[in-house]
Amino acid sequence: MTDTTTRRYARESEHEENEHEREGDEEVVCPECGGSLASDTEHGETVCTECGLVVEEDEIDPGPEWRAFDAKEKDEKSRVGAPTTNMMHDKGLSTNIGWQDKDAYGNALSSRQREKMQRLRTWNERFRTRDSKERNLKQALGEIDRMASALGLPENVRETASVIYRRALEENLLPGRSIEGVATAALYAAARKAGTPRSLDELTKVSRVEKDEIARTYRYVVRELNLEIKPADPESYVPRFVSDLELSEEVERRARQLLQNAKEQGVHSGKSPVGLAAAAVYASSLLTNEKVTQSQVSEVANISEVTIRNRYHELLEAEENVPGL
DNA sequence: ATGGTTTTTACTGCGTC
DNA sequence: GACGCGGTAAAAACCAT
Repeated sequence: MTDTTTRRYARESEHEENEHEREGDEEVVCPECGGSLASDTEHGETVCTECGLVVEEDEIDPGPEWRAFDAKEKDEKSRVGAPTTNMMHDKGLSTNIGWQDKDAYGNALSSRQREKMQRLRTWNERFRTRDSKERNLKQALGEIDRMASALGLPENVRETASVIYRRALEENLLPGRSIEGVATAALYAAARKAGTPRSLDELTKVSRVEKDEIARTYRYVVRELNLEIKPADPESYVPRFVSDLELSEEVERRARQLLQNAKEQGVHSGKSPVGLAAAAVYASSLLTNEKVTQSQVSEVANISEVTIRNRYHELLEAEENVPGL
């Protein structure tokens, strides 16, 4: 996927390739010659029928390879179980032995059976967390979960954080770094990726790790894993501030509007997105007569009043330059 | 390390309730 | 006189080089 070299089938083999050709349902055309594309499910590629350019490689056919004509048959043919989740250190795939001494029908077990089950439980637990990586993961994911709930981050963010952590582990980024540090960094990155950013300070509050270390680890992880994280969009902070200050929808709408045409005029470059968002909320509260004080906003946004003042002047100036208002 | 930029801190003056 | 707000200067933090 990361390999950007374009592969191309030799023209001579064009006929052969065309024989394999499936009915392509793609509307798209070849970026090079404009010819039509055909998806070759056998090779997992999308190929141009004109020039043979391989447009997509390593595709996965997500569908079942069997057909079922009714529910019963589907039951019989389907070989998959519960979805896996990255939030559990073993992706939820390992065996679990119930703690109740009951058999599958709910009947109590004989004492002999009970002993046996106890032994099995012991060993199963040992296997489940066998090597250091597994144990490492288990702990890290626990941390991520704890911090995420403390910050009120939704499940998909935790999932993303788990994936990032898992990758970091696989790439051997851990040695020399604390588990908590990397876990926090992963969560920070995930929150930003999901458009529900939390500030470094907020992370620091719930993490056992110093701010500096989080920042350092975060930069490291982002670089090593080539995570692409755009600078935070000021708008993504607005809803949180608005609700923390118990302001109306109208304020939120107006604040977004302010930010948007500020964006169009390129007012914000290098300025902290949080400051911009805070200023927008403040300005908006004035415009809609739902006054909050600067210090209140600065409180929930963790930004100084001075910054709010500076930004909100800029925002209002930008507003005046808009012809359509 | 360094220099440029942004944010924070601290302080002051003004108007209002 | 306390409070909200605006402005300023200097210090601190941040970032790329």
